[in-house]
Amino acid sequence: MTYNFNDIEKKWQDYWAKNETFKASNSSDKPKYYVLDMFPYPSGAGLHVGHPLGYIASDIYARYKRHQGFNVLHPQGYDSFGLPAEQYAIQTGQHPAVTTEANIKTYRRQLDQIGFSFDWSREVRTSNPEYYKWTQWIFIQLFESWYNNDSNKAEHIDTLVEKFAAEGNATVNAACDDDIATFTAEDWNNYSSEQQQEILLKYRLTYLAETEVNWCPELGTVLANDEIVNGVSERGGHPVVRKKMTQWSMRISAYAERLLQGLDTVDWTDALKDIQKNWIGKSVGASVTFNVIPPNSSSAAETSHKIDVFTTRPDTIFGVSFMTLAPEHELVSQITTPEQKAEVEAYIEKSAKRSERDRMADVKTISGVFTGAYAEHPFSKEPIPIWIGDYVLASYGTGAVMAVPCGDQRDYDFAKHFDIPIPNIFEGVDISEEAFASKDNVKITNSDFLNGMNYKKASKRAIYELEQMGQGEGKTNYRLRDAVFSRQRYWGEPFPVYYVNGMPQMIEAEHLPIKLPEVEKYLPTEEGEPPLGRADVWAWDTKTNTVVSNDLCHSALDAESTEDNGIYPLELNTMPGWAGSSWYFFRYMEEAANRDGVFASEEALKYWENVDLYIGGSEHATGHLLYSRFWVKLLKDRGFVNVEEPFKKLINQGMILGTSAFIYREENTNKYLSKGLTEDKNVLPIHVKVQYVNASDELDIEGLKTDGEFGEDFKDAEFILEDGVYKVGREVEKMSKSKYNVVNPDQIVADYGADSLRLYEMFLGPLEQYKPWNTAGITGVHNFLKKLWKLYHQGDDINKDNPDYYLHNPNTDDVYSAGKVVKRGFGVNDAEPTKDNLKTLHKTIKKVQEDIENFSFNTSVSTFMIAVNELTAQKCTSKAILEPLLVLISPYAPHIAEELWSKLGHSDSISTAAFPVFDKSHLVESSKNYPISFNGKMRFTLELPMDMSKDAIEKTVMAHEKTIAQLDGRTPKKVIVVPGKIVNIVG
RNA sequence: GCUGAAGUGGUGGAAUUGGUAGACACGUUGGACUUAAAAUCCAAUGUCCAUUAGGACGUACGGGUUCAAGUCCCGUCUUCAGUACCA
Repeated sequence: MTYNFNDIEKKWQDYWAKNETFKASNSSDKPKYYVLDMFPYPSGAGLHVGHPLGYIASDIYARYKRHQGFNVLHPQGYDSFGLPAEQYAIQTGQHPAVTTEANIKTYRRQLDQIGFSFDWSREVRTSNPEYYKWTQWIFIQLFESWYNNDSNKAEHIDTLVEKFAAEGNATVNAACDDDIATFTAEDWNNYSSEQQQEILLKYRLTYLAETEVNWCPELGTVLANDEIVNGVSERGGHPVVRKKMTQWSMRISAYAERLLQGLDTVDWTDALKDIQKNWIGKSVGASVTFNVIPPNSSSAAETSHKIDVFTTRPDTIFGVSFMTLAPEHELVSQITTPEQKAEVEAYIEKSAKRSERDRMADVKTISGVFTGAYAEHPFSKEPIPIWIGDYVLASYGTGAVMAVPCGDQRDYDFAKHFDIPIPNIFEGVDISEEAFASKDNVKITNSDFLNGMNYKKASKRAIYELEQMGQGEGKTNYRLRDAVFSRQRYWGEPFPVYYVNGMPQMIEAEHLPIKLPEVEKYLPTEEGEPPLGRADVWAWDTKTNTVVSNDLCHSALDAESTEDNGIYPLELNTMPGWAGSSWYFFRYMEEAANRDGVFASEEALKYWENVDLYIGGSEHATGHLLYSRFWVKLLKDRGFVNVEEPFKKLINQGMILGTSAFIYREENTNKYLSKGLTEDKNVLPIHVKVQYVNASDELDIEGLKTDGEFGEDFKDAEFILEDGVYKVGREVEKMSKSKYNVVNPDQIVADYGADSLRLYEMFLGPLEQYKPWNTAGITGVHNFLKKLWKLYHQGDDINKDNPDYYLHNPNTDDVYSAGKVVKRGFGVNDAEPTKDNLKTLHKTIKKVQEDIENFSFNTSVSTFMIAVNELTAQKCTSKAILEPLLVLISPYAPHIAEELWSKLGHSDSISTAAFPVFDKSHLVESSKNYPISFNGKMRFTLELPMDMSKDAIEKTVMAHEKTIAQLDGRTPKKVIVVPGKIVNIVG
């Protein structure tokens, strides 16, 4: 019988769907296991062969866990809000919901044909109102939370209001804006409700703030840093300006320490943890306050200006010889002396023109200006000149540094450049050439009470002294900044927010979802408002709790003369792409039928806890993976979920790269030279579609000339062959449409089957590694599947005496009679397995189990190949061997496994069959083929009994004729015998 | 610059605690079957020398430890990724 993969795969995919084979249950006696993929954004281009890599790996693991007796949750869904759909809508006018729906259909079809064991009944789509209702709900929870640094968790905003009413804000230790004035309980109670709201906004975990953004007036939108190239937009090349906008921000900085600590509790790679650690950027040091000496005075006693700095080296405080402020620092204009004013202003203007990125890129140029002002050293009371310089960033720390040129290279360079003194405070260190930045093995000198101390002691002492004087304290700084949460886009979650007199108000949870309004165009308005500004029905009626027409809005009417009718404008921004993906893993836990009224029920959350295995790309290292952890911690603090971390174990799959193909046009001709003929010639390499190249790098010239898209270009071209063929050049590049190296899984599935695709993607190499795709290699795994099929069909019913023999088709091993397949016997029987059979099976069990648990899927595939090659050579037909072998293979190649499993007489799916148990007794060997080496070089091997003693081995080896020949009369100095391993003769 | 990962045949890659380097595949070459092609099967395939027997070299490069190093240690180079004046 032929291995008819197309029919088999269709049959079992239908079977799984019909029987809901992979539907997970929320009540089970089995232990739970949650395997999750990062859900895809359904793009219009569909899947290429690189996309399913991680899904295949997680599917193998999920299927393996089912064989191991776990209740497995393995869901899938779509991150269906996003920019490409909006871009497409702008171009074509089609509603993003329509194109997204169509794209999802394509994705689903493509995913289905690969045979994934997803529980589709739990599918989520972030753009579905039933889903984003809960994204909006979480936003409200953030708004109604503040972070209490004393309890070290988020609490409901009501607890803060209580504190304010009882004791003001002096005793409150919260993560909040840094411009909050101190007030008493009495003050608080006398504030108007609007004033109170304004203050609370500075404490909430999501808050409105003026944020500087990259605004592109031409595109009417805000751009991310990497969407800007050389100061103009990447798309279209339009100018970009820095602009302040009021936007929602997420106070993720409140969680910096917990996000850092939590990394120790999860099983992620160190590489990924390092990325997050660097991103959070914790540094321990001190904040120091310098008093500015007022002009016409020599002391800072009656100063009104103070400069706070952050330093990681309080031990070097006596090495300070100047201070530098960022040009944007708010004190600059106040302290600059009249003489320096012109120069300072010119400098500020110059640096404002440069983007932050430009400033950071240009590290070499040293620039700065003296302000004319001086600060007083807290200990020595010496005056210290205050400079401004754009090497100091306004956005980090306090935007000001105490410069210690002897201990910091940037300060050193700055001091050298402007001829500022460089006092040396390091004992016995030469600083004539460069700064001494190390903290180790050095003692402080010329530093009053710090003399003779090391870094650790001196830092502690300096902080103590500063605290005594009220001039500083120990402080920990984080690089992690609050995340801007507003987007000036259409295709995202609307905020559940309306504004009364400019103050944001939350819509009550029971009225959610607030659905995206219809707009006639998906562009910003002429006034520069986001696309939702085009909606006509986009105001909130607080009486009926419905979205109503803008015309009814109180502010749209003549607000002076009209009575407030309780109808207010809704927020025009939408949420960013990461909103919906920051909590979707909880939504899967609840069965679709029970999702009304909860984002996931308590029972479901308790049962599934968090994701046991998460597989996805490393590009989400600092985005999605950080934001999800943040939201989970918030939900935990507020009592909505039970876990502190969303993803216990995480693996980043590598990218599959394309193997591009090139033809070479000789310059100024229409001649294309085969690769081997291009040397010393002036040729232009041109990408060609990889489907016109075969496994031997030969070009299908006819195919190329008749290509629907580019055939015309090559119609009259002359192809210069070598050895009768045209050889293309090859190069590994990222898989991309523009490089014509994209391989579509649909084609692979049609030609070789899903099982071949699955095996091949795994066979390519280690999961986490980047590796090139080359379709040519797939015949290797495809042949393996054919051999596997044959192993189960080596019945002996074909014999040459049979009159039908000559109807035997050797291609397929089928036997025909009257044009019909009679049979190629399904050859599995009850034969007693041989020792060799058992050995092959059990070494395969051992290896495959180890491989799956180590996520080393590529080596499993080799192991299967070896097993099938061996069993075929052994002519194994024993059910006792071939049945468990199918279970081993079924996570990797589920369709063929199901088919053969049913042929073995099973009526159930193989998917929950018990994983075979490894029995090491079958691997015990009686003899070992010892490598015999001389001075570490293997010369020959010798079969010796396993239980032979060390001495006996040595004797036997030394007496061997080949040993004598090798030694050629020499007497060995030493003979190393490691029983069971090796013999090494030295000398 | 800093941090992390990786350098093994023509190609993808294997070698789990130091113990036969190159498993398993692709490709290539030769052969069988076939009118022929495809498919299938068999054999060879790290490089170099040698008819053979066999030998020399070989895991980015240079050292070292060890009876024995792809694997451990020191230094150098290259590639990729993240991050970047972080005080």
